[in-house]
Amino acid sequence: MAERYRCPVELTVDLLGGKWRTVILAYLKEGVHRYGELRRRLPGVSEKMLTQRLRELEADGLVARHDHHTVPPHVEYRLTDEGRSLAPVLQALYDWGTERAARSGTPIDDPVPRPDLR
Amino acid sequence: MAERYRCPVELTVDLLGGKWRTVILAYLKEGVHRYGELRRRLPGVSEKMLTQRLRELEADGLVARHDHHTVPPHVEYRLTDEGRSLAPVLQALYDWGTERAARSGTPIDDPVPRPDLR
DNA sequence: CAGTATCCGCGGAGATACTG
DNA sequence: CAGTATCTCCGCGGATACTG
Repeated sequence: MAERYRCPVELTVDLLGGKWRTVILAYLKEGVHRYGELRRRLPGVSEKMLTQRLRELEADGLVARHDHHTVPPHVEYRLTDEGRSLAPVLQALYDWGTERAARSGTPIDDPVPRPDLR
Repeated sequence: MAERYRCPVELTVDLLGGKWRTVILAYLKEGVHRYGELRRRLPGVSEKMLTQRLRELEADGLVARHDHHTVPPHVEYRLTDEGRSLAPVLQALYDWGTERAARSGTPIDDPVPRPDLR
């Protein structure tokens, strides 16, 4: 996210690479989420990493942050239009990953559980 | 490439992430290439990195290595069927990256120049 | 030609403690 | 609740030199 690219593919992978980015985007694709919700749904993520990734996704224009400025704090994250435009890409990655997992016998722990919208 | 995945998307990104993987695949999509050709076409890649990435892609079953066992050495790399099955994914990444580059004004140095097949 | 071998630095990532 | 602030470790990735 800083240098020059020789191929558009590099740019996309750069934006989606790393350990948590795509999973966060997958969750936000389902709807608006608060910081604490995301943290609970990403087992193993540290607060530092989650905050860092969210800030990066925000800087990249893929995620929008809404601070309600209340006490106690209430901050929501959602996809921007740009973030939503990634849907076909995420879908292609999802489909190929699913087939690959089946072919190779790699287990997938939990296929992106939905947030329970109540 | 070692742990468990919570989403098929993670698996795919894990396989395609990193600095050189997708570019190597993009070149091999055009046809068979020798080690030296690839090295010349990836400005800035070190021999260690190129070898390492090729070995990983081979271990992942995306690339096949053919050693002609001659002196001087002659080694060729090509996509496997599995590697070719990535075409739609690479295309989706390519398309989105192209649009994103246009929207954001990010320059793309050289949109994956073809190997000159003479 | 197609690689190994080795050394090294930077930044990603985790753990822990603290705050408006 | 939603974060900062540090400290630290580890491994990717680059540079350089050597080889069958």
